[in-house]
Amino acid sequence: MRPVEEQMTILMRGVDFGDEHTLVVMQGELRARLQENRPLRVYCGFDPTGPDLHLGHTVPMRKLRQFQELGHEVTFLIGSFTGLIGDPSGKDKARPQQTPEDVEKNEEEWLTQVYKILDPQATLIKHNADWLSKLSFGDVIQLASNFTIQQFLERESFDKRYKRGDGIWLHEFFYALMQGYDAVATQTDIQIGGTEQLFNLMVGRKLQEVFGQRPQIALTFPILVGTDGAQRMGKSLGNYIGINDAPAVMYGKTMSIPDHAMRSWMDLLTRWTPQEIAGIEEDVRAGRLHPKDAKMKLARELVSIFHGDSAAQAAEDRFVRVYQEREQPAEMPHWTVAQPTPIIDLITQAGLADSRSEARRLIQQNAVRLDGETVTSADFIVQPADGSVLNVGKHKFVRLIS
RNA sequence: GGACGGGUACCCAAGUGGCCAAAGGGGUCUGACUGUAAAUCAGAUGGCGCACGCCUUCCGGGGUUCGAAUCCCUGCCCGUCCA
Repeated sequence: MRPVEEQMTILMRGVDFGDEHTLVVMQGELRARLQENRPLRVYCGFDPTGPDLHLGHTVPMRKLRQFQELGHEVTFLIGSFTGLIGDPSGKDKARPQQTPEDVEKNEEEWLTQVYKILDPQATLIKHNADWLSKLSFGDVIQLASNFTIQQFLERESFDKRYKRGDGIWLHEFFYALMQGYDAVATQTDIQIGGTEQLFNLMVGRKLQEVFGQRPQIALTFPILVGTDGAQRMGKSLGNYIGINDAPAVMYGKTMSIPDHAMRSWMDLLTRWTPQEIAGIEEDVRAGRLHPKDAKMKLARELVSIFHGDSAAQAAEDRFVRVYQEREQPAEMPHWTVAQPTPIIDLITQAGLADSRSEARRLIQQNAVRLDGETVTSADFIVQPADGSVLNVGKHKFVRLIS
């Protein structure tokens, strides 16, 4: 194993508790446990609420990867049981419950994505339904008796809803107990999570003590903001970049984030060192580096992480061409026009608009162009022509073939 | 179990018999400006063989009425308070 202090530097990077005291405590406990000089058990749980993992998920996953590279035992825990309930953390609303079928389907989609970050050889996959579904009602009461209602109501997410008069369901309280019990069941040394998970992680510590285990070390990391630069990245908010997003999509979405979000994205998502990141920031501040160019660097880095260097370069070339030079992209989807077709039909059939009414609106707004010529009439008939380019708005292009 | 309040479009929220496809805000989309973005400004935002026409929407079902998101009955759901 590598020297303890070297490990500490790598592992503590990015840790954020929002509370100095907790940081000191956790730092101390982590150091002490690393000094035992054995592979530590680390895990992070993910609830399969959707089929796609996005960049937000990769923040704790990259930390797991670091543990892996340092020779520790990493578990990717799938919340096959907790996913049924929905974590109320960081939410100001109840989450819809899912069916076991939903959960199972999402999980399959996940694994290929997981291994883009984690080492398949060195990763344990576990499901919390394996132990949570076996607990009896008596067991649950037992777990619950270690906590008070006040402790739960103090949490911001519940507090807000409570004050606002929104419903808080009893089963939502059990979420923290379940996640806490995961720590017991896996006998983990360390659990990783977003900062909003702190409460749940602390519940884990408490329960481990109740079960005669040493309490886990909790390491929490900042929540990644989405492409809107404001709210946390999430599928339901539509502000996410999926791990499986195509290079061009990933690049384009990254370029659309507000400038102020760049710093945290660099910190949380790139392979760059703190020194490199500070250097980029300084260059921008000093006017040596245009913010746009810094963002392009970031976009290229992200695409490169998931798709490799050449795909990143291609995505950048396309971006420069389409957005900066306002030219057509080199490649675009094809659409066959076999006979003269009304423009409205063409737009909807090719998926450039959701409804005919919307297509009409877009034409009225001068958003539709055929070979660069703005189409002004909704009655326009498109003649079959090989290689014509139809585009709607700035982003959507289709090459027409006959 | 009881009393009272509530369920409106993607979200929040007005409307309480016709002038309501439904105010306002947010979001989203388009255009202008830019650095592609942000900010700002302008417009759009149920569907349809579409400028004035038709169809489907105001939790579900039934009813009253020439006419309902609005009134009545019923079912489901939520909140507050009481027990």
